[in-house]
Amino acid sequence: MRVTKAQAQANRAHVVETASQLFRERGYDGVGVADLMAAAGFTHGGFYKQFGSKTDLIAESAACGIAQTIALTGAGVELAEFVRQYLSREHRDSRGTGCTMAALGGDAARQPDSVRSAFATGIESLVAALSRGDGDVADSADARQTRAQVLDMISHAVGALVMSRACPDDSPLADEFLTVCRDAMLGTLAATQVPEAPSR
Amino acid sequence: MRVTKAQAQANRAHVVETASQLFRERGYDGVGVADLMAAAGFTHGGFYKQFGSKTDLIAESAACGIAQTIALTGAGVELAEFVRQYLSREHRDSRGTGCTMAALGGDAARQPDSVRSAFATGIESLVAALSRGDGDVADSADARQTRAQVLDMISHAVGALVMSRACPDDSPLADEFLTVCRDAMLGTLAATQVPEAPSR
DNA sequence: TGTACATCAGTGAACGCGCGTTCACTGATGTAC
DNA sequence: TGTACATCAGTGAACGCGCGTTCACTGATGTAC
Repeated sequence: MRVTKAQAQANRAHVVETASQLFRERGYDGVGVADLMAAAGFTHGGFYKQFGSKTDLIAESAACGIAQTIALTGAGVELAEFVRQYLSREHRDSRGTGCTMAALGGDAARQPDSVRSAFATGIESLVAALSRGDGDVADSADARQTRAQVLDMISHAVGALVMSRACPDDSPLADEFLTVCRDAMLGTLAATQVPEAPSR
Repeated sequence: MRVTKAQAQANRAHVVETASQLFRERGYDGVGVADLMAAAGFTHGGFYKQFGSKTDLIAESAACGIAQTIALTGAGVELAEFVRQYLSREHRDSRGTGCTMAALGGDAARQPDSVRSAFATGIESLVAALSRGDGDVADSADARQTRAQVLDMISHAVGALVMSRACPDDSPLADEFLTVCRDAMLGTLAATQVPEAPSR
């Protein structure tokens, strides 16, 4: 049953991607090792040939999931468009392929430091991606302000998605969280990003 | 072993309060029925004399937890002070007694509608509590704007706490989420609430 | 008010089940000659 | 290049354990007379 080194590496990557999606859909405690390996097309026994523990995989899958979100912002989408997509019903209703921080941030808080470190690293990468072009002058007041704005925006957007998903399907309140936060964030963006607009 | 009706009712309430705290600390999947009953001072067998299922208790404990947060705002604390307390390190580091929405919002998204309905009802009560005095004129444009501002503020604050807790203990990034969002929210409050300030 | 009996809150053993992890095994891949 | 053997990715049974839930039982409370 042995398999090419390249194939084994591809299989491993496939397990991480499958895990990243299933965890977002059902939470870390909602997906067993056997479930996961079956979904990836393997039997569960081989899991420990590739990963030291379920916790190790959780950390890797978090990095993988946040990297996917970053890839979406890398195509040169402007911030306003990112906000509109992030706070859409489509994003809220597709947990498995959506933002890892919104789907698993609450779960991550109960995981060991190895997992939370993976989150922190992923978040820093996302901040860098969302700041590109805005604060090229390192260590300047502008750079610090851009970083603050991006961290604030991420929190705001993640909170809106979490609150919307905590409400019953099709409830008006669930949609309200999305529209209210979208309008507020677009307003803030318009006020601070357009050069001619009054800064406060 | 039978017990007074009043005592039984008090015991039941004690189980709900204990559950509300333990769930916030460890998540819904992280607390078993036996764990919980032992923590409340009982054996697990009696659980089903008081609750139809673990899911039923989850719904009740969510309502209980959100009611606790509302009680904190009922003492006439102004919004700015509420924001400062909500986004403090103390609040972030005491999950068991802190905000239920921030601790369990992500978990709630994977629970049945009965639980999510309890969240929605609790949220509506919190909105009413945070809006008191501001929008007494029902159905007016002011009332709608106040409601939007409160929903936006809740999302923003919950997101900041979720992100901060997803980072490793004592990491600079964890504190940054709190301070950045606190400053942004206080800025928004100052701009919209002071009577003389331009409304947009 | 006092007695006899039904009720039922709480106990603790037991149920089937799925969990994370381990392990002996298989057989194609990779390597040494 | 061809052969002999070691490696190791993947298999599937098994491990101890804790889960949510059920149930026969206990004995003080509540109630009918």
